[in-house]
Amino acid sequence: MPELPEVQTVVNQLRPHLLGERLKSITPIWPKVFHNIKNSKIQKTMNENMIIDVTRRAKFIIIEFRDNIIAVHLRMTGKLYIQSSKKPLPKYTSAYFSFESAKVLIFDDVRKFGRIYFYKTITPIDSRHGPEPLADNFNVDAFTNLFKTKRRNIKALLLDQKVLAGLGNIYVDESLWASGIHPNSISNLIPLKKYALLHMNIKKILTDSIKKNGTTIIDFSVNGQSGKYVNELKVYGRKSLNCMSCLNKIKKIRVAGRGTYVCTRCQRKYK
DNA sequence: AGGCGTTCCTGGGGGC
DNA sequence: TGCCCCCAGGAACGCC
Repeated sequence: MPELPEVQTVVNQLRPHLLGERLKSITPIWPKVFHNIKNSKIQKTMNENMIIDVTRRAKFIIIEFRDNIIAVHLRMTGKLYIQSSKKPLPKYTSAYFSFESAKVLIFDDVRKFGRIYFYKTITPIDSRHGPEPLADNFNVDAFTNLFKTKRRNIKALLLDQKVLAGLGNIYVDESLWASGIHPNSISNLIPLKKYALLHMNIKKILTDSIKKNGTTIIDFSVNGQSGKYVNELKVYGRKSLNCMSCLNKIKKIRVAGRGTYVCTRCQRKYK
């Protein structure tokens, strides 16, 4: 599923193709694809249609114009890629962006959960998200303060985008396994040493995954490559297989409503 | 406040 | 082979 590294990978792939492009129109195929705007209004509101940057905030792809931003959230199955205007639209196209250069940006989404947002600035997105885990100023103290002061299930907290932005089910399980913390631990009972470890592991795992173009299989038409971090997963998806650290069998349980992979020998429950 | 269930969606897998 | 049911989960929302 697209989490921070996968969204960053999409941004890295698209950015060079989109910088300087001038947006002509966005055509919705799935009627609900626009979250907060009528299609006709987008063209009318935009004084300046040239893309000046493509970035990421949380799990949003931010397409920046002089006076507006368009944000895309891929949710579960969304894909965003450039395609030749001569090719027919893919079966599950939710919307497509047309540019003056005749390039076409496809928003492909089997399960139709993905949405397109339109704002004056990034502030509405910023204000409902926690800090970026890879930001330089996101140090151990900032991290610990965020979690030690609350009394909540650690996995639920890590998944909560208002607390910390960008993590999803895969990277939460991987980070907790690497840190020896059971996902059903209560946040204020986890010792400081473990928070230091968790902080380091989150940064390391996300950074490593971005280097490998993420985990999700992403079939970009620009280069046809898929995410290689799938080969690095230590616990996610390894039900009944041996733990890579202690050879205990990995269990699949349910935590915070999500399928959760855990080694009950390596991961201590602070409760 | 926070945990939990529901909703949105479709493809894929298990069971029979 | 076919059919039904359940599962996958990011985020918003309602309820208790």
